[in-house]
Amino acid sequence: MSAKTTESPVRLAAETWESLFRAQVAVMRRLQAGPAFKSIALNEYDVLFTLSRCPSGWLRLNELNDHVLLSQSSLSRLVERLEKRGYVARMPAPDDGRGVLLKLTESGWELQKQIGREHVRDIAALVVPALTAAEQQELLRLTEKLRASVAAR
Amino acid sequence: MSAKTTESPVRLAAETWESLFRAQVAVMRRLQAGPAFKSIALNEYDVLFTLSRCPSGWLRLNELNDHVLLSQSSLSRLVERLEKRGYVARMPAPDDGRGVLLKLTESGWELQKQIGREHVRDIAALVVPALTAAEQQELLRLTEKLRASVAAR
DNA sequence: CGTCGATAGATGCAAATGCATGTATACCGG
DNA sequence: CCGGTATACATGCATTTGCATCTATCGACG
Repeated sequence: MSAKTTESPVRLAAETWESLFRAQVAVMRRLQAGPAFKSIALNEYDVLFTLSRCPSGWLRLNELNDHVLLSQSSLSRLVERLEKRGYVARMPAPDDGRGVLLKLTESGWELQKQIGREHVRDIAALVVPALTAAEQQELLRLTEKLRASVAAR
Repeated sequence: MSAKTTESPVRLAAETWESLFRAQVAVMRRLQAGPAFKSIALNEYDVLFTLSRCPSGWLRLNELNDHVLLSQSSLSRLVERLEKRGYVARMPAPDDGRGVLLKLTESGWELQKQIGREHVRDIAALVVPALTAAEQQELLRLTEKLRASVAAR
């Protein structure tokens, strides 16, 4: 039996997270260095991306906030910037007087698609040589399982 | 054959990265919210952690920079803050007049151990219920393979 | 040795971020 | 309906971050 299988559950969990985190740092470094993110920050693109994937087209600010690693106030101002640059539009939520709904403008769709294409290419260039298709599917399954479990509690 | 296995390699890679990234965001959100990170920011802890794992005790600033998701100038100032608070000490590199070597002070070791204990507990509380030991080992293997591949190019 | 391009790190400055708090609306118990 | 608490978002302010640039040293080459 290897040393790995005999170590404590707590230690294994910590090493797993550490490894996931370092992989994320390594990939993110490369992605941020690419030309796709000269015109827009990664967090900003992430917001455009999330809005582009939203079925109804409109998304509440607080739902967006669960998705992004930013404080509520930072997201509020990030969206303010995107609105000022003409990439997103706001609307008061019809069913909740406190809420704000967001959607992409035409210009926002354009930018998302353009950056998205480059971004996807950059990702593939890093991930495809690293892992087989089967490994990628397994990694996808495991990270989704982890995310779902963490989100649920 | 499922839809997953018929999709393009590029798309699979992008979805894999997306899932990894979202899992990281979800876990990180929880970790940052914990009491362990009231006294010190996560990036700052990460530096203390990395120094604590360094065999020789001393580490070059530029080596540290590969490990952390921060620009060179931000890391420079982060270390300056840690030094000001008495957690790390600097020394000019003996073999390179441009370089700086860092190590933990006694107080830095204390803090790292204390935060580290809480941090590991928090991690385990999120990861252990989410994935079996075998799944964690597989996730560890895949993320390490990805990290190594990305770092190599 | 002296020059030149490259690398390590520091610093001025503008922008982004988070914390604490403010304002407005929603929800709930009486 | 009224009062109290919770939620959604905005804003003042101090801290952190990144970009551009600066200084100093390194390494290669004539």
